[in-house]
Amino acid sequence: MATIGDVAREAGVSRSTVSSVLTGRKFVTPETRARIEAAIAKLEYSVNTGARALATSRTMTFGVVVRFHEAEFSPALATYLVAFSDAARERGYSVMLLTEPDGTAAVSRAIAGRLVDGLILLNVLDGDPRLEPISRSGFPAVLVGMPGDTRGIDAVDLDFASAAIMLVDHLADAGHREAMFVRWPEELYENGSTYATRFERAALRRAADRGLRLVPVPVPVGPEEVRETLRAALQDPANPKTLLIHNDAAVAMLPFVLGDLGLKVPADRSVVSLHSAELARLYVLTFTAVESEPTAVAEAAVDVLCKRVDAPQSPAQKRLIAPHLERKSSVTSLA
Amino acid sequence: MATIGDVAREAGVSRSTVSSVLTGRKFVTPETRARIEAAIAKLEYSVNTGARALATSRTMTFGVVVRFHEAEFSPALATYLVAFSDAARERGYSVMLLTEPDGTAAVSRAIAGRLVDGLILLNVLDGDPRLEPISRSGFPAVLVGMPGDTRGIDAVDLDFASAAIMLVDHLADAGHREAMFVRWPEELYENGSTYATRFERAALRRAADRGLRLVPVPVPVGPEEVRETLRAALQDPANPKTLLIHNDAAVAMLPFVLGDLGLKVPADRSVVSLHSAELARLYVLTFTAVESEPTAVAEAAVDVLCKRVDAPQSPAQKRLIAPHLERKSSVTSLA
DNA sequence: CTGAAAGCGCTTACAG
DNA sequence: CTGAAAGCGCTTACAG
Repeated sequence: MATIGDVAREAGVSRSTVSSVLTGRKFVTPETRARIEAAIAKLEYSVNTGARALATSRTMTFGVVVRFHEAEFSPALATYLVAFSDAARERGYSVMLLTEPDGTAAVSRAIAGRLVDGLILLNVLDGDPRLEPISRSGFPAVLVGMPGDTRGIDAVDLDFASAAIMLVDHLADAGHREAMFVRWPEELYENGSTYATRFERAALRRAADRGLRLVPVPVPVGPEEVRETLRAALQDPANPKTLLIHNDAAVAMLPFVLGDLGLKVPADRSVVSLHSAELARLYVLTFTAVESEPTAVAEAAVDVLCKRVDAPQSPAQKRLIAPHLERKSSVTSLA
Repeated sequence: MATIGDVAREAGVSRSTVSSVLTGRKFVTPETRARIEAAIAKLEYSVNTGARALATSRTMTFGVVVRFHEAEFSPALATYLVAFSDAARERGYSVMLLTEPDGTAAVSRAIAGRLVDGLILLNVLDGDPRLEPISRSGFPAVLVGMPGDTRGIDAVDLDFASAAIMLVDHLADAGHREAMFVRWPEELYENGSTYATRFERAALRRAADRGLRLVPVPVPVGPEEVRETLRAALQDPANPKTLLIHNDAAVAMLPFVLGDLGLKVPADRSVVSLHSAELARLYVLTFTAVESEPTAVAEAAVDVLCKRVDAPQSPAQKRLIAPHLERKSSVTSLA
């Protein structure tokens, strides 16, 4: 493998001049630049990323910290990972995958080993233990999620409150006065899952304002349980015939249950939901829904993180991504 | 951040002695080792990965090259990525995500920039252009997929042929004499998707041996198209009432269509399928199926790649992972 | 068993 | 505008 010294010799210049054209930080006369570029092409030279990292103390890579929560359901995870990688590459960064049963160790190790220039934390909870080593070290990081206390760390997320409002409004506008609120497992709210809670609060409040009565339907974990819970809820004649869903597993299962019970949408039931974009690739999604915008979230997170790396002292940012309502004919008009 | 020099000073030894305990490559007396370890703990020292990489010319990271194919459907991708990361970490490696619309550039860049010690290529096709830069450079890599010509590169994959045989046998054993063979989009076979083709060949051959007549049902891309194709196939009275499915999108959609048509499994239709494990997390999977074993595949790939890095000249390996039949009561016994 | 020295491949002030 | 030198933080023969 050719080194910068080989290129310098081939072009008849010094190594620092080659470095100047590599980094683009200094002016080099067009003639010598051309000679150097020819040498680079001839030798198929390419800069050694590690050596550059050592010299600049910039690795030009970000770490993406992922952790699975049992109670969750993430067919969209791959979409997010690819979105992060693409967004990072556009800014010259690579992406390292940091998985670990205990996410805290992964975080500390990445920081201590200077493996990466910054961290992207997926799926951040209220009181998430991974925040501690970050805020203590002041290491550049961005949370995807919006805990009540971000501990001075940058954070980016979909605006779940506004998503809830859009969906409630959509139902209220169509004249609905009551709806089942199909929710995540209770443990998710208790664990401090910030998106679940933010959606819930905004939904309840807006529903009260708009005169929409919400009947909570908590859904436990596990496909079998989801199916049974939905079946029972749909069959109970006391329950509203309208569904507001914030639970991807329930969204995925609902069509099965509707099929079992011979129910049609929107004739028999009206449905709106918040679900990840990946679900829409799995089947014909016939429910009016708010998409979760993985690309926009990833780009915002990478943008915030790049700025943080360049300006470590600037004040922490919080960025909420506006959701987008995807209308399908899954809601009967009662107006 | 403390360096190895700080530790050496604190412990009153030379940097090379510290390095010896760090790498474990040399014997150090217990006493001085203890002093050094105390110094490391006190200073919260941790080795700088990049500097070590430069000195050893080992980055201790693998690149995972992912590419999306339009005709495919990968809710399981995240499962694979996490599995690779976990398997790599167990052997001291990190995992870098290499995404790119044009996967070839990503591969060449990673090799040239010595970003990684080895490459894991997902979703490898027959005649995959990404193989060229790898086999030309002799860079350590492992293919996940089994193209007819691996070009001397290590390869690992689920044994799709044996999966097909298990499923055909399962049907034949239950006395079935004919079945619809619900397939991937035709373009996938033409593109050289090796798993589609390997499954197909083995299925056809085994079916012939076992006296099972197979009626091919190609399924186009897109949820709407999948739904319509399945509906038409299920409604056609000329078609067998037994389904052998190798198409995740069709597996995902099938319950919807069955629901639409009011068909029950196994009363009205018998179903066996090969599908990714992730699908089983999405809903109650009631079909007898062969799981695609992401963890086993990932571990095998990482194992092969580690061996390759340590012994670049050893002969190329091909490893097929035995699939595992998951029996559910989705097949009527006609025997 | 421990240490001094060279080297990994870059970048970056600093002279000229 | 170009080059010589030092340095980034490690590891690894090589002496002792």
